[in-house]
Amino acid sequence: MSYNLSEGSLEVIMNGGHYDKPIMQVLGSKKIQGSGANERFRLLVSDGRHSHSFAMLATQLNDKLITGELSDYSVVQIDRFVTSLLKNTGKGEKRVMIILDITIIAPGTSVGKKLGNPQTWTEESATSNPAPVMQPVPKPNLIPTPMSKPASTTGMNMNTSINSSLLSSQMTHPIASLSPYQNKWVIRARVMNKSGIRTWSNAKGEGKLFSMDLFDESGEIRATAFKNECDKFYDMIQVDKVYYISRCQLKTANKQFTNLKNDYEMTFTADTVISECTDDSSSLPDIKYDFIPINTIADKSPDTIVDIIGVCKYAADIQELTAKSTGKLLKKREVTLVDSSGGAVSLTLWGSEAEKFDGSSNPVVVAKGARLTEFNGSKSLSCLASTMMRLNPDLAEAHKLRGWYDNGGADMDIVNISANGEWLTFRDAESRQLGSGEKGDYYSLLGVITFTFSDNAVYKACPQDQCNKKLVDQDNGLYRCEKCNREYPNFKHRLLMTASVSDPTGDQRVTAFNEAAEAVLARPAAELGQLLDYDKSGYAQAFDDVKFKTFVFKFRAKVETHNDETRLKTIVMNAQPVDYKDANARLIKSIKTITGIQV
DNA sequence: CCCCCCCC
Repeated sequence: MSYNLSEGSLEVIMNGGHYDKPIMQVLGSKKIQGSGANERFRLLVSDGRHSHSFAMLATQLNDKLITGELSDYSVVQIDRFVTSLLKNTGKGEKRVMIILDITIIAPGTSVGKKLGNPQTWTEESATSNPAPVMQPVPKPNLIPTPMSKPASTTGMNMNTSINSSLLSSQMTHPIASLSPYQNKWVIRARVMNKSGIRTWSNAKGEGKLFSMDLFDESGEIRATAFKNECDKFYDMIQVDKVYYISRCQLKTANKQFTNLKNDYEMTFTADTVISECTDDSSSLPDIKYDFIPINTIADKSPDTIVDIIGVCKYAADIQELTAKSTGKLLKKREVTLVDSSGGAVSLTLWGSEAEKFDGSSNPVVVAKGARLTEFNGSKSLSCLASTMMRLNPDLAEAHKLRGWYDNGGADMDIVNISANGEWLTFRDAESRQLGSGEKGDYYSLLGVITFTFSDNAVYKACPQDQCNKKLVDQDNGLYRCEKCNREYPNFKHRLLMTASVSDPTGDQRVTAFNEAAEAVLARPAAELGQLLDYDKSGYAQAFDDVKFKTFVFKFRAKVETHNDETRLKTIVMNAQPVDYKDANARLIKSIKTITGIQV
C-alpha cells in the first residue's frame, strides 16, 4: 500500500497560502500545555518533502490522540485548518496551524514507517512575505485607530509594524492561538454562556463583575468584565450571538475554577472593543454538546462534568435551605430528566434558575457542564454557576427526544439512577452479600417494625451544631464533650435506636440515627427526652406504639469487623409511610415479571 | 480585581 502525501503543501501553508485538504503524515506529537481538560497537543507533520512541528490540534480532537487513534506514522487528511501568525518573543513571528478537522486515512500501525525523506522545514525556507490566510473581518467599526496608544500592558516588546500589519490586514485570530505574549488580535466568537452580575466585597476591596464563555471553531475561553466594563458590556453581550472582540488582557486561567479547555482567560479592559457580528455567523460552529445517555451516568465517577439532555418528567417544588458552611440561604429545585435510554436522573437547579423553572409542559432540558454528585449511594446531577441550561433548544437531539416522549416515551418504564437504591427483600440482600464493599450498599425495602429497643435510645448530645457526641454528665450541672474538649451547661437530645424489621422473606436488626428514628417514632427527639426524664410510661408507650407499623425503608448495609468478628450492620437512612399506589404498582409489575403474564 | 457553584 502506498500513500500519496501532498508534497509541497507544508511549504505553501507555512508561507501563508492555502492548500485544500492536504494529506500529511504524523511523525510525532507532544503535549505543549495543560493537563486533563486543558491539554493541548502539537504535532510533527510531514508532507513527504518537509516536516515541521507547527501544527496544533484543536482541543476537541484531543481524544483522537489520547485514544491512540491518531498514532505516529498515521496518514491523515487535514480537512479544515486555520493558521495564525504568532509573535514569538525574540524570534520575530511564527506561523502555527490549528487543525480543526481531520480524517485518518491510514492508522500508524498499518503505515509503520516514515514516508519519503522529509527535511525539517526552517524559517529560511520561507519565501517572502505571504498574505496570511484568515477570515476577513467585514469592516465593523471595531478596531481603534491603530497605534493611537502604546501597545501592551504586558510589558512585551511589541513590534509596531507587525501590529499595524496585523490590524490593517483585518483578520481574526482563532481563540486557540491567543496567549499573553501577543496582544494584537481580533477574535470572532459566539457567546456560549453568560453569568449574572455578581458583586464582591473582601479585604482587597469590592466591586462587581460578570463573566462569559466564548468559543469559535478552534477553541473556547472564559472572559470576565469587572466594574466599568461590567456596566459597559453587560446588556450588550447576549448568549448565542457572535461578536468581534479585541484588546483584552490575557492571563493564565486558574484551572481550579474553570472547566473550559484553555490555559488562559481574558479580562476586559478600558481599551476592549466589542462589536456584534450580524452578517455571517453561520460559519461559526454551534455550541458543541457531548450528550451522554442518562442510563450511563450510573457508571461515572462523582465530580465528572457532563452534558445532558432529557425531558423533564417531574419538577419538585422549590426548597429553601441554609448552607451549613456559609450560613447562606439557598434555593433549589430538583428536576427529573428522562431519555430514550430508559434512564431517569435528578438534576438540581439553584437560585434564580430554580425559581424560574417551569416543568409543567415537560420541556426538553439541556444542561451543558453539569456536575455529577453522589449522596447516600445514589448519583444525581447538579448545576454549577458555569452550567449552561437551555429549555426546548432548536437541536436535532431535542426534537428527537420530544418525538420519543410524546409518542410513548412518557409511559416507558424507566430506571431512576438517582433513586436511593433498588427495591430488595431481605432474602435478596442476603443472597447478594450486600455490604461487603468499601462504601456499603443502599437499598429500599417495604418492611414492618417488629421490635424497638427503648433502652438507651435517647442520649444527651453535645449542643454544638456540628457535634453530636454523647456528653459525659459531670454531676455538677455541667456536661463534658470529649470531642470538643469542653463543658456545657446545656445539651440536646438525640436518638440512636435499635429495632428489628421484618419482611416476608426474613428479618434484620437495624440501627436508626436521630432523624430516621424520629421518623419511625413520629416524635421529635426532644419530646422523647422529656418523656424519658418525666414520664417513663409515656416513653415506653412511644416505642410500643410503632410496633407492627409498616414503612418504606431506605437502608445502608455494610459489613463491619470488630474484634475479629464480622457482622452486617444495617442503618436506616430514612423511613417513610407507605405510598400504596406506588407499592401496588411495583407489586403488579413483579407479579407480571414472575408469572410472565402481560396484561 | 472573582474563584461562590451550595443541601440532604
